[in-house]
Amino acid sequence: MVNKKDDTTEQRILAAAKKIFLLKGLDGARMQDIADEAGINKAMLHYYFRSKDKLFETIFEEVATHFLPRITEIFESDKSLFRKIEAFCEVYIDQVKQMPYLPFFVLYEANKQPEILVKKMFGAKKPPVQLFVKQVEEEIKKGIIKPIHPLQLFLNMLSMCIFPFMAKPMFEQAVGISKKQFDAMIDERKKLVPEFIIASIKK
Amino acid sequence: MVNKKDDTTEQRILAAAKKIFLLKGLDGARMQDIADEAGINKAMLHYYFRSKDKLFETIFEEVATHFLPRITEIFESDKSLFRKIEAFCEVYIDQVKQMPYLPFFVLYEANKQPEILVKKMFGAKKPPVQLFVKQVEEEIKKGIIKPIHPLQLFLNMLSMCIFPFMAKPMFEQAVGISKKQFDAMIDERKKLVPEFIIASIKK
DNA sequence: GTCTATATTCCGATAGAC
DNA sequence: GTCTATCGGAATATAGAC
Repeated sequence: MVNKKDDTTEQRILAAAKKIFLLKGLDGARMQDIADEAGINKAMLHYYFRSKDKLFETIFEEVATHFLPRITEIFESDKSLFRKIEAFCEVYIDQVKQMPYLPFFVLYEANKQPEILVKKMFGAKKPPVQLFVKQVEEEIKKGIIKPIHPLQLFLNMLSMCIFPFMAKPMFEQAVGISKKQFDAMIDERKKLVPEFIIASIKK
Repeated sequence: MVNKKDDTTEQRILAAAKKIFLLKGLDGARMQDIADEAGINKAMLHYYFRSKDKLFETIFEEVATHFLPRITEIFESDKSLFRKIEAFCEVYIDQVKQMPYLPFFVLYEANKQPEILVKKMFGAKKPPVQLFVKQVEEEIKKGIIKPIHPLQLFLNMLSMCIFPFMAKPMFEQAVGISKKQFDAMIDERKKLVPEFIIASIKK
């Protein structure tokens, strides 16, 4: 249970809903689970947020936009490409580590209803991927890195940062390592992934 | 609706259930959806497969073990490491392209009930990752590739092959490209990913 | 605002006719 | 084997007392 004493009821509900929705998804989560987690009655959920769907939307928006600010910050800085790649991987892996179910949650729900939810996410401010693309193109021209489709590079970077969290249970079983060993691997990746990328594109 | 005329009822149910479960997951799928998709009555689902859970298990096992044989084949071949990496990416991306929701489905359900489902998947034959690990270690000793944790290399390869399919709707929205453009990117990746990997580890 | 009790809806599962 | 009709339970949502 989350903060039974402190905070307002509304805050407790939001914290509880976030936890349960992240873990179980919209369909899997029960209003009772959320009420229990918040230490209040089921009816209160409807009092504060009209319906399950409304509550879910609130959580989704908050959580889906969670990363954007810090990513934007990195992309808009005046760092060199290599330093940006290092910063991106470090920040991203660190953040997801604190909410390992977040990628699944966001991508799963985005898959089920692409139109609505995804647009809500990027409604105001799209992530400044264009800045990254431009910078890659420039460095290619300058002869600092080998030619590569900038979006493919971006996709490679994203993949290697996020996917391991999603594949964790399967991977542990498939290759026969413990949770501890896997977590150690994840920590290593904050340095390893940028090295791997830079080694590949550096001239 | 799938093959209303041909095939037996059981086959139609299996095809329909696969489609619906892959798209919506266990919780999200409705027996009514599956019945509609198969062009039969809800009661028939229970006649052929006792319960929703039983039907789901049938689908999960079939679908989860779909990749193992071809992957095993590649790993057990006597190809060089670079050729194996190329073959793996090519086969994997090609296969997933035909069932783009499969990775999500498998990993999502594996996350919700790791113990049961994951073990069912690898019950008989685990994927021969050890062969890959050995070969990487040998090539490092021989000085053909740079030192790298073999499992990290494997995880990088998996990530770049699978993740793009899971992120598709989000990625398209975020960077503002069409489905067609994205599909073209995916096709490119069959060559690009192995090149990217080999460029990174080659001495 | 918060609770208990209850209404309502939805869905998996079954009974029984054909 | 296939259907219609219905049951029973679970989950969302509401009414109403405090």
